[in-house]
Amino acid sequence: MAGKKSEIKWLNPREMKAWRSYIIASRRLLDALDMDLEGHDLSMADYEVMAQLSEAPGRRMRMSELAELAMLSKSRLSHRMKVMEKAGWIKREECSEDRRGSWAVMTDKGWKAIVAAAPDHVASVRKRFIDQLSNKDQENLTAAFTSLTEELRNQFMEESNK
Amino acid sequence: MAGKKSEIKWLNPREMKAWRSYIIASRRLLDALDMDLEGHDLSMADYEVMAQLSEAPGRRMRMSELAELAMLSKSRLSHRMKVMEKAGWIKREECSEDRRGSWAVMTDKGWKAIVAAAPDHVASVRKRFIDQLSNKDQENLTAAFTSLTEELRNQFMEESNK
DNA sequence: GTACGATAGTTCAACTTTCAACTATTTCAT
DNA sequence: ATGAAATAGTTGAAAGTTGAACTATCGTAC
Repeated sequence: MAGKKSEIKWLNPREMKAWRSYIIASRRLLDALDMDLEGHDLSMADYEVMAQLSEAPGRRMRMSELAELAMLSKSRLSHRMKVMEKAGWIKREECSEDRRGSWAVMTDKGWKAIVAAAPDHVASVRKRFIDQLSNKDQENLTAAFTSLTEELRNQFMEESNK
Repeated sequence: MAGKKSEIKWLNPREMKAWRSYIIASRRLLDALDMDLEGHDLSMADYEVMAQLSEAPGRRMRMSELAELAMLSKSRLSHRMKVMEKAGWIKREECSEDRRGSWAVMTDKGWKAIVAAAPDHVASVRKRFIDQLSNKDQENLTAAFTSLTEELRNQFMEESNK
């Protein structure tokens, strides 16, 4: 990230428009999606956690794996899980194979909560996002953002090796 | 958002890929951009606020307008401004035209902070985002996300009128 | 088998964000 | 003019997030 001032390549108008439109739409979109979940006692972040957990075999998953999939830090997941455990949506169980670890296990109540929220959330994603994009848009977007994620991964590999 | 279960249109694979790739890339991208700002005492959110303020005439802006542009709630902006004021980057001045209001005014020190951070931030946006997209990608993305934002605005107009 | 570093997960304190309540002022209808 | 409603902005408490420090266990090399 270091470099002489003379080397700075500022964004040209095309680039600036791409960046601004992305940032603005994303902020508004995520706000809207979060608002749409009001009335379900679930934030977007908690929804993601529950959704991931609901798809795991036995609706149970190791904490680290869940953190990985939901893209949360261990610390953050741990805090959220404490809240969700208090709400009765999940419980934690000891892990016999690796006694450092623990399982996050979705309860029946948790399953009901996510099943109740899912239709509204999907409808919301559809209305606010998917239905605004043509099939071609969706394909372009998938290609661009998939390679973006891959490239970010590569960049972090390099940066940690230096 | 209400509706009978039978009406739910789940996401098909193309739609699901678009949504997932977008969410994942966005999360990773914003994390990376925030990390790249470490060492500048500025989060992305604070950067946005300072950048907006720096572009206003006289580097001064009414709090509400700034909140609007930076897409923050009044409360959140107010709290951040208290921090930034303590850091000496901005000061607040009374507003004579409307005595309820107040001006956020960027100080010299604030200007120096943003000028110091800008090259790194732009380089970061370029490296993590812009340079990964072809010109065509950028144009597609701008078109799609611009209309997305517009549509979100429309939706909220409708929803508040009902 | 022992001691080393790595990994799983939690906790604490500091910081940030949210939400509702609040003050002060302005706007508008009468 | 006058009072009701709207607007600008701040505040305080509760909730959420971060990052580092911590405990406990595991894997491995000697």
